Amino acid sequence: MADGQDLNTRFSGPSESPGLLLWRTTMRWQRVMTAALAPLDLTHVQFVLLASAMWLGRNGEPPNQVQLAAQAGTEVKMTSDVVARLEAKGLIARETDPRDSRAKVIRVTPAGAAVAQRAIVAVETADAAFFGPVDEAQLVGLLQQLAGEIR
Amino acid sequence: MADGQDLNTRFSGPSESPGLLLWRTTMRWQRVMTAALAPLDLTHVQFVLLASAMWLGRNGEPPNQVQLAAQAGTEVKMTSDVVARLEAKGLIARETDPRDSRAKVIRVTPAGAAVAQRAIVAVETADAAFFGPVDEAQLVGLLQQLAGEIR
DNA sequence: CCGATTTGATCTGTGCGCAGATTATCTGTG
DNA sequence: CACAGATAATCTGCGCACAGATCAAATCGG
Repeated sequence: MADGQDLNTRFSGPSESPGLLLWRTTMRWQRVMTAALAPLDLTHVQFVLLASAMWLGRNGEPPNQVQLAAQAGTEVKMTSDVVARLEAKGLIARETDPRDSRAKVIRVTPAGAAVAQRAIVAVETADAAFFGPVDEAQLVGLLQQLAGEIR
Repeated sequence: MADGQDLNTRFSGPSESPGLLLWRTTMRWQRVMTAALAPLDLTHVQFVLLASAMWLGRNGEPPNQVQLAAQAGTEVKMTSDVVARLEAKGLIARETDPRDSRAKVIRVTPAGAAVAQRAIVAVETADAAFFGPVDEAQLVGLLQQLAGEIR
């Protein structure tokens, strides 16, 4: 009945697998981000897409959803969904690209820019508190080798 | 219109924030785990709960769902849902605890133990490939400071 | 013993995350 | 021009992840 006597030899237990640690740490970090952004009525992904849209549009060349997804590292479908939520909140505006009627150009509204500014501060503060205990440069160095290219 | 000229001074871009890197790296790792476990018809969370249940029951003291959730670091509600799926697949069995009729004792079935053995190998292989490029001990050291206690 | 509180499991509802399919549009080649 | 293939956005459907509520059973103080 899988009572384990025969398992102890080849099943040493979860121990400290880097994968499990990575997973748990990120879930914890996500909860911290969620809490930091809740007062602004933003989820973490909504924040990432809003900030990414602002970043990409900083030189007057607002992106379409595919470009935004590539920058943010999110799925195209999910980007579509989340952007629709941001639009419903009035934080971004979508209009059909005059040069490609399939594509929708994404612009951050003034309200969106204002929320984003406050969100960036909240996220940076929460991030600093979360990563305070560790050597950030060292962690970034390790993660950059694992993060892979933006899809 | 938030075109960015006024933002460049105080919005330096996403850069390499450790939080974003952590998030992207974990999403990437999750996709690797998903692919590694797909042939066994298991998701990553299902694997974690199955393996955790086996681990906790290794000495003939099978856990209830709260204990399992604590070990696996998952939400109690989600643990309930996922365990129901594992039960539907015949990989675990649930029975009411005779000493506490609210609680359900979770046992890994022989079929579940067999799948778990193969899954452990698949996950360890995929993990080794994923974390190959980096110093695992260093990464584990950093993550352990951030992972927090199991809730 | 009894009411108050706690605990174990589940439900509703929202929001990612992703696979697979769909529709409309664009682009390249003959 | 025509048509094959690629691309942008969206849809269905499943499975986490979590907040908040529900309900029954256990436990504790009096």
